[in-house]
Amino acid sequence: MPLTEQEQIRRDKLTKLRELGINPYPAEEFKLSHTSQQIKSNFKEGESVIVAGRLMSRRIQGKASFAELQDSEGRIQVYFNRDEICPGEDKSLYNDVYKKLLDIGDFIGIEGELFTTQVGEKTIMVKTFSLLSKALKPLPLPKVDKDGNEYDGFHDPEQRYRQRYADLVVNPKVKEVFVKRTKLFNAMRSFFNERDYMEVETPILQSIAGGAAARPFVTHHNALDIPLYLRIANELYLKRLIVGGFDGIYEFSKNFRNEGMDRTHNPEFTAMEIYVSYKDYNWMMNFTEQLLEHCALAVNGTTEAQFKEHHVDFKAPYKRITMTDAIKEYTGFDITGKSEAELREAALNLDIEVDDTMGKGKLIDEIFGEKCEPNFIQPTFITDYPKEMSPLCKEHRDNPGLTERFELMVCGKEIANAYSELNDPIDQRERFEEQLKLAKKGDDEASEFIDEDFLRALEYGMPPTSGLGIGIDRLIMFLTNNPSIQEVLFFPQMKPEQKKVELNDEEKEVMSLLQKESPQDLNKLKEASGLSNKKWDKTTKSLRKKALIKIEKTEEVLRVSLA
RNA sequence: GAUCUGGUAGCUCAGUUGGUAGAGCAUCUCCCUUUUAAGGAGAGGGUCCUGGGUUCGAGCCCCAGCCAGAUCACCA
Repeated sequence: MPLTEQEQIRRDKLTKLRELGINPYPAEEFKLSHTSQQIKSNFKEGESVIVAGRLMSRRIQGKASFAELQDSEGRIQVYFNRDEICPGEDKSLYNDVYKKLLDIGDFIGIEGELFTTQVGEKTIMVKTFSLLSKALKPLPLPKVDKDGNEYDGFHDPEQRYRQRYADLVVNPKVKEVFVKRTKLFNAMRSFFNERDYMEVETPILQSIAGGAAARPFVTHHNALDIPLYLRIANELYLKRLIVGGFDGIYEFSKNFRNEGMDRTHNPEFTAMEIYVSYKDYNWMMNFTEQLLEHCALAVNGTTEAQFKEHHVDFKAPYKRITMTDAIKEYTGFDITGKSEAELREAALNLDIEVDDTMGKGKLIDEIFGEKCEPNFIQPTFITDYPKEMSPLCKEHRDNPGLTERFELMVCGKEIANAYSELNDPIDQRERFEEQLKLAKKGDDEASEFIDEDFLRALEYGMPPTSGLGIGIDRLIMFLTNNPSIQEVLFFPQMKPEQKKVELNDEEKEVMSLLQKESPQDLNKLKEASGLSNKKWDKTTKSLRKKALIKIEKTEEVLRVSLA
């Protein structure tokens, strides 16, 4: 890629700096005395300070200049005065180095004294400064006026996600989201650690991807020559550890699901799962509302949160309603004791699309998802899910058709899921086999494998246990009022940027022929291109190397197609 | 996967009926010693996402594709 004019100018400045004996990328530690925030919150007129950061704006007025320095905590105004920086005859440090060779985006360190300008701005009078790192590419440069209006904002989502580093530099609100994200992790950890639950790590590469119904990513282990899957959930491993004798364990797990991407789904996402022995899902509901209240407070300083048009309060306790009652409330239909055929008919009457692969559980889930879910704006526990759709959950103590499961809904979306964990190994095997049947019937959400090792663990005995999973990305979306998951991930998955490839005339000719029709018979294409044998060979080899065309041999014919 | 919207200077965006590609900020040159979206004067900077097509002529119209966003579908 050729350099833009501005990039070339900055490279020229780099050379000039070196000619002046200034290293644009010095190695030495630069010792700081203050951050911008410390100066502003504890301002002492006349105090000497040493700070460092990026130069983010400059207002040069002849022999004096104001600039803004941005460090990790914000911006502070600095004042460069020619005669302060250059007390002697030689004014080149100001006239040349500062005015001409520095650019917006450069990291500099300054030593100076605090003062307040006539306009009342807390400012550092620069005594000496040094270049710490030169920026060769101009940053986007949003500006904010005194009323807080933004101009030239860097808002294009594609560029912001692809160049998150630039996004973070120029959009302070983006940084805030990620600071809150980390606060959420810290709040959860301390909540668990205070209760002596232990953080653990379990495998990401698994030979059976279990614990949830989702399509996994597959990879291959060369030395063992076996397929391995990236985990879709960590549930089954955490339960093995409960079998092993831990009372309470949790893990923040990156999970991977090879499914569609949209504003609420990224191929890799973060879940937190916790398992506590001798507890049931009722205990877990209390625990969950305490946890979320604690987290909301730690992140936002209040239990209240605004999400789009919804005002949500995470203050415990939360409303609880069984799935049966929820469906009764919003559809008037009572699912209790109904057969599959009756449920299918009810769904049809409610204008819900159904098909023959759907079993009882799936049908109920559809009715609930369609008619009830959107109504739960304030945090609400939905309890007692049908057995068929909860293969890892204990049968309900009062009703064998249900399970001891709850989900927590906020703004019509699920953010947590919890069970009284199934610990009867024989029941568990039957449920897995049931899933297997569903998978064969065509339900692609149902699991196709039985994790025999997990069953063996259960056979050694697992204490009664309650487990909870929380979608961290979704939770932080709610706590920061971001309707898009990409806004709460540093580096959301994007299609790779395609490098533009330079083609010569022959290559262009072949490509344009192929763009009219692809695939084509190789010999006909060669004839149409009018290239000599040698040129043809060279051209197609080059295009294949650049991965623009494919050549396939089928029977006796060679076919060329666009890659 | 479907539909809609968008892709033009480093950034944010205009671009008329199809007729020499524009503005603000940024950059460069000059003036300016307490400014703050600093100001004033001047200059440079473009693969108009890519490839075809229609046309005397395409940023604009047509076709195909790429990338992104939104909505819907699917999926937890």
